[in-house]
Amino acid sequence: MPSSKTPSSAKPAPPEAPELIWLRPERTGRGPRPAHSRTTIAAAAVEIADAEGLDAVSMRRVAAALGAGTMSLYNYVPKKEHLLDLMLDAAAGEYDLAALAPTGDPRADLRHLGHQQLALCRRHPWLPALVIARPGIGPNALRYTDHFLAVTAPTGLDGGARMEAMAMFNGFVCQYAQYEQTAAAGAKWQAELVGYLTKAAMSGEYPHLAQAFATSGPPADPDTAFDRSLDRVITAILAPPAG
Amino acid sequence: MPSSKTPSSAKPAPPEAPELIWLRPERTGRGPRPAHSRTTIAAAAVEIADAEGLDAVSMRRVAAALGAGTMSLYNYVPKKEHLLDLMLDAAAGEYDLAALAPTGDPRADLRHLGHQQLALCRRHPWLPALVIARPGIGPNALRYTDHFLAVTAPTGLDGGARMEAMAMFNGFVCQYAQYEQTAAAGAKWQAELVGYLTKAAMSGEYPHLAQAFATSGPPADPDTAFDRSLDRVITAILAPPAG
DNA sequence: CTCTCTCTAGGTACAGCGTACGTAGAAGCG
DNA sequence: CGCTTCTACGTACGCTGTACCTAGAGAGAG
Repeated sequence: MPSSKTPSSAKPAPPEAPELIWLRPERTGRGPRPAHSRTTIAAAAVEIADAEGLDAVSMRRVAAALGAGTMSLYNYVPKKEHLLDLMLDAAAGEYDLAALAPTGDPRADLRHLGHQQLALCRRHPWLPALVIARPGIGPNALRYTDHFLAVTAPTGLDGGARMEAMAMFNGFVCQYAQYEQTAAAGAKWQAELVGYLTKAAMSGEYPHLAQAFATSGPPADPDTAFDRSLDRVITAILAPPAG
Repeated sequence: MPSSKTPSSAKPAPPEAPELIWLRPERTGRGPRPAHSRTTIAAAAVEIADAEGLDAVSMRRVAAALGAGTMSLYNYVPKKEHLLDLMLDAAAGEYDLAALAPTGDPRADLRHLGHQQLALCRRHPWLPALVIARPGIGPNALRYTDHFLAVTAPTGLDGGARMEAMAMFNGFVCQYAQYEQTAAAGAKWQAELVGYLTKAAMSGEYPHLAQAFATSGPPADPDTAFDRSLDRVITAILAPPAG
């Protein structure tokens, strides 16, 4: 039925919906008003992830938490990926950027930012994995980006370099948080690991590993270790281009 | 049947199998000899992941590639996690550490190592995600660790600090590789992103972002950008503790 | 107000996943 | 030889993301 005006099978204009959820309008104004919002959906998902881990966040689970049918959720979130985007941005909205207003001292400002970010990652153990996995656009993430750029403005670095610096900074904090988690989770695992490593060190196959074991002091407390590494990262950011 | 000597239901000694796959012997010597080895299994999994991505690596898929039944695979790999461990170590086995023998110049050595690592991540796009997600023990990973410790020996840092440095280094390279992938994948996505960002920048909500857009030069080629950031990371590692 | 069109809500269904469990048979040890 | 212990593998369960379809609600056009 090529040109006859059959009323039903007309597909006028869904030519290409944007892949990025932030480019889809939350509401078009037509039809019944939605029962939920991106904010409430994200909040529900975050609550589940906080309580039971990221794997517990399934479309069914989130929909149920909202009191909705599973498939209804797909009206708001076309793919599960997008649900994760919403969670990511919800978490980014928890920064207290007002408390972090730039002071003109990039090192101090970045230290504060790093601490707040680590606290955020500790509060939401699923967060680091998401931050590392996906770019993280979205209004709140952009606010964070803007803040980072503001804080690093005094360095004299150009825009591109400061974006690269942010990626490094971000990546470092999240990786640290993630490492902290795997270390904390499972005393048995930890014990096995130590046993295995010492066995490996004593095998003679890894001389430098053995030597490192011998020369390293007692394990530092997590916060101290973080501060030390964070300072190194900040040094890298503030240092002149290279040598 | 509590105390009668029924022959079948005796559970003598599976008290606690180690969680770490490297602590389980590959072969106990009893029973028929296995038709596969960890090496061949890892190779099959790697081949699938290279060709179709990490998501395509399922127990069924790998088993089929080996010509085995799905559940047979569980004799070698008690959980899927462990299959990923095997893949990780197989990839770590591809380092040409002989070509990277320590020269006494940590900066140069780390540069070489970083380049080889990036090449490895480009060859196996699934690798960065795995490295970031899990600690990465295993014989080949330990060889890498040992090498890193050897290369950084001249810095005078103690064992613990050099391990922290390795985590930073590793994390940086893998994150960069991962970023590169998401950037490369999907011109449409990329286009949407640029559009969204410029719109955001022009909204006035993100003044520093807008300014950064304005002041950043033309996008650098990926290798240059990598080298620049890598050098910063190396600086951070080599720098005296902090200021 | 009425018509129409678009939206939301939700059920059903499918392919695929990890893996618990049970059975059959082969290979090494006593 | 026989006992034990391993390997191989089929079946089955609960879970996942999501394609597709049917109703019906509500806003805008006439």
